[in-house]
Amino acid sequence: MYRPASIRFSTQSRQKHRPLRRRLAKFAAIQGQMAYDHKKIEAEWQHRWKEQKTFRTETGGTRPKYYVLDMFPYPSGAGLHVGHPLGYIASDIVARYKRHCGFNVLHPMGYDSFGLPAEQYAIQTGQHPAKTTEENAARYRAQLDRIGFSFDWDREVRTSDPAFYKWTQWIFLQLFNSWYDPRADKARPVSELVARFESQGCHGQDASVLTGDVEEFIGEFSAAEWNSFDERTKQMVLQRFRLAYLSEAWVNWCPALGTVLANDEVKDGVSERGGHPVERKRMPQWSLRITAYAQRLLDGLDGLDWSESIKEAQRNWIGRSEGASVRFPIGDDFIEVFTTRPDTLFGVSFLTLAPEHVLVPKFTAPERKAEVEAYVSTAKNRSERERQAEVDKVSGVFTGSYAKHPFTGADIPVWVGDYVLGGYGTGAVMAVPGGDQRDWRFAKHFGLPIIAVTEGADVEKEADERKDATICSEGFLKGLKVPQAIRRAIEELEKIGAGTGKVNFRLRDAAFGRQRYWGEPIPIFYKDDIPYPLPESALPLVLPEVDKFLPTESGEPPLARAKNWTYEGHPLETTTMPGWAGSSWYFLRYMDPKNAERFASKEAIEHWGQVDLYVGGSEHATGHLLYFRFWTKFLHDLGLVPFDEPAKKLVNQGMIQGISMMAKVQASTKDGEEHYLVVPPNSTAEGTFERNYLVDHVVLRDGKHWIDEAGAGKTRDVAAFRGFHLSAPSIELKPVVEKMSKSKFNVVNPDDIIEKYGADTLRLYEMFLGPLEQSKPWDTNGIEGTFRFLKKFWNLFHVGAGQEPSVPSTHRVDPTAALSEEAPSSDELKILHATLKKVTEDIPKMSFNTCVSQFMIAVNELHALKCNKRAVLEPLTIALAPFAPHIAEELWHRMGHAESISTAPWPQWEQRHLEESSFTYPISFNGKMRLQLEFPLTLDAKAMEAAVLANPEVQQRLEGKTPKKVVVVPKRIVNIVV
RNA sequence: GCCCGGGUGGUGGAAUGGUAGACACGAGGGACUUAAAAUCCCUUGGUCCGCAAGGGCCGUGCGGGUUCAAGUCCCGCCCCGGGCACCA
Repeated sequence: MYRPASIRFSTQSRQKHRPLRRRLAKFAAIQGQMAYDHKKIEAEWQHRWKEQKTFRTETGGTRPKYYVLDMFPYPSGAGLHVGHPLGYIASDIVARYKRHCGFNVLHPMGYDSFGLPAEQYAIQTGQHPAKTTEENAARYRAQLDRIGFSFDWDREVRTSDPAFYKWTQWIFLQLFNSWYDPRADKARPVSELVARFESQGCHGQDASVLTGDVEEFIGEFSAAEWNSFDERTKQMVLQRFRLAYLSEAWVNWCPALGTVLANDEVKDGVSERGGHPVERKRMPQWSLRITAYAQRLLDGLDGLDWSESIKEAQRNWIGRSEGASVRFPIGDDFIEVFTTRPDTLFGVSFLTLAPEHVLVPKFTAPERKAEVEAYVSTAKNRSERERQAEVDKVSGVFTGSYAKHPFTGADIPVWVGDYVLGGYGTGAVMAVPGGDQRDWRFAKHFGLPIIAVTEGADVEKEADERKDATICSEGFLKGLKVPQAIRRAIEELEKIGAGTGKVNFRLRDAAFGRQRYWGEPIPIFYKDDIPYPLPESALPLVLPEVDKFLPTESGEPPLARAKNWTYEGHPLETTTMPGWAGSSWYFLRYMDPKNAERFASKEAIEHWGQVDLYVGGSEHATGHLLYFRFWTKFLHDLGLVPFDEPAKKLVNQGMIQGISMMAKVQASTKDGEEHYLVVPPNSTAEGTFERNYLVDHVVLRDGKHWIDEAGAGKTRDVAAFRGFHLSAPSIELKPVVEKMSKSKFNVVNPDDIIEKYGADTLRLYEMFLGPLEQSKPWDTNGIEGTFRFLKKFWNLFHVGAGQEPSVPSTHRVDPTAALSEEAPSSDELKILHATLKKVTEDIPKMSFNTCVSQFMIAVNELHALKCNKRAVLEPLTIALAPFAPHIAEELWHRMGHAESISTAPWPQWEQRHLEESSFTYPISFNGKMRLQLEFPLTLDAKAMEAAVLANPEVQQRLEGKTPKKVVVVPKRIVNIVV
């Protein structure tokens, strides 16, 4: 299977430099067959794994299952950089390790292939997003293949594939056809709700699940009334219960772009792209009632083996707070507020409504109408982000109306202020300036009364928000501690019917419609403007062809351009699902990816169960991971999956950052054109700013980074530098660690690394870089170490023992793999078993950097012992296989095995090889280590203390003094206190 | 402001309360070589004393504390990264 050297070097002939080739050829001739040729080995094994479907997984069998999942990537046009595979390498190590341990491992990969960039590209070029997606996925696949992952590609899924999104649409229909029953605390079919309405009507008991910022309970009705409702009314009532429902939601509408923008696409009230004005507008929107699951999403976190920071982020996002809802009567109506501090009710000096509160117009006194309307319209058009950013600017307006205090009956002025958010709670607050700093600022600004609510508060200076204070405001709560006062206040509110205890969540329902083309069509049609679900038989509802990927002239989504976008003559929904739809359930599809009858068979779901290990970036902390859990809980409620959390263990890999080369430039205008002058990096002159430089052509001189002429010349093509003036023959650059990104010119492509060092080296190096969870900058320089390690490991098999280690190993010619069948020495066994122990213990901890360093120690030591014994190297090769699979597979083969190394059982470490008869004790004086003494482990503490004190060097250090105390910790340390 | 991480040599990092700096990069020195590459060996936290062997002192962001013993535990700060935020 090995080609002669001369032919082998034909692979090198692509290299341009002939002299180099000649030199390499000579080198290869010396090395014969024994050199570590990563290119050949990796290409060969990747080919064989593919041919023989080594990593194909069958559902079922008697082996225990293990499901290792990576967050699948969006296939962007930029391809992979070295940061992307970090998590995949880690999960691949675990997958391979678990296979060695006898598990049936599911380790799939696919693409989250619906998304904005492909659509944006389509708008600009007319290229169909399906085509770009296809090309990008092919490129990703080629890059991933070169790293040697053990994915079962037969199970690949793509969210944009109709065979996949058929089931995304199917799940949407289940959501549409379900409501949340608060008594059973789970989702149930809407048909059951209808049956109940038909027999008992509705008496408000289900109202607690109604959510959304415009949702209001429709009111009570009897069975007879329900039966007399017309179809439209019935459907409208049911809308309020469905888990997928059509409502109106505030969106960032950009008329110039004719599209809805995400919050982060809006900067300072204008679109980030193009700078067009953006207005907040109410539009019909499909939403998912995730809020019905708020409590379960919160409770479920406790049992998960996820990082504390992610769990905490989800808890904050869900934002549960306990308090009371209080009604303040006003005229024939009332204003409902939510408060966590009903104990401060006697400190209320005004109410504040959010500008978008529906009752603002009603409660505005005629003489104040103009002023209030003006305020509302400006406040409303400020983005939420803006309103939240400017904490110092207090603004508001008095409505001219007064509400009644529920306990005292006092007149409470009603104000409008944009510090109150429309989307949280009821969109209204009872303002207690003595107990809430925001209310206090508002009161100070407008000269409203500030009542002290707690003892010891200095309300002239600030509000007192302590939760262990004693209430001092006049009324029945006076003298009570805050917690008791809260309970008492709620009791009293409930007694007089002015309020109730209430739990409020920050979590809002999830907007589920996008005015976009490249997403799953929502399987809904409209009859008389009432939304109806498509029958299952009509799925998949395939994305139609359109002439342009832009919204229509009248502002409808791109799907409105499609011809015959109807179902049985009725218009179909024209918005599409958001990016997170497919990723909310894709883990189930991997279990049974080809199933045409069901999203995945019952057997497959039962066999594979929850994801045992989920690896991905922490940027999905509150988005994807929340929806992922929500959909799983929903499918569980319908009895479709037996578990209600998707992933038991979650690990977030850190970001691999790039080192950017920053230059300081100064803009100037010459002949009406912008010019850039490169200035010293510490310059603070006006008009200076920083720009990234190409990392190529950077030279280190005098401890500083410089770019040479060639590099500077190349950079001239970058728009920002066009026509700049060089202030020196070369430019000084400042290295900065930041996110790896094409636009920062700091991307490192794994293909280049693999070309030079091989996939095994890349894999080892990415793991060696540091703890998986930590973010760290990529520095290709360090890679030599892992490359050398692999060569050294390889050489253990190929240079016989008995030769002088000082002879460079590449110069020793030994054409056959020289493995000794001799029994290993106890030293050799100790190295082997110490390594097996460390690796076996550290893989489950996901501590891969320490595994790699242990391998290095083992190889260094075995090298020093000139060990080439099969009994040592064979188990070591298996242990290394998850990390560096190609070289391990190759050596395994050379050792005479026909089966893939991935089928080899994991070698067990044995304590007996690690036992020591003695221990070298550090002897410290007052905690400072001074000398070392070796003692047999059988020696007891007392005898050891005597032996230590008898030692001449210890005696000398004691200078005749008697130690106060001697601490002897067996197998650890001896400490002499003087 | 709140929540979660983190701060250790020139660099990435290691260390169940028990010898701080494993392992690796880089740097310096040496071997091999016509030469280079590759490989191998040695040194490498700072500082001071010594011709040397060797030894002293300082040292894990800062200040306290607990302990025979603290990078590790406790209290109070500072800084960096990430997330959330007029959340009532």
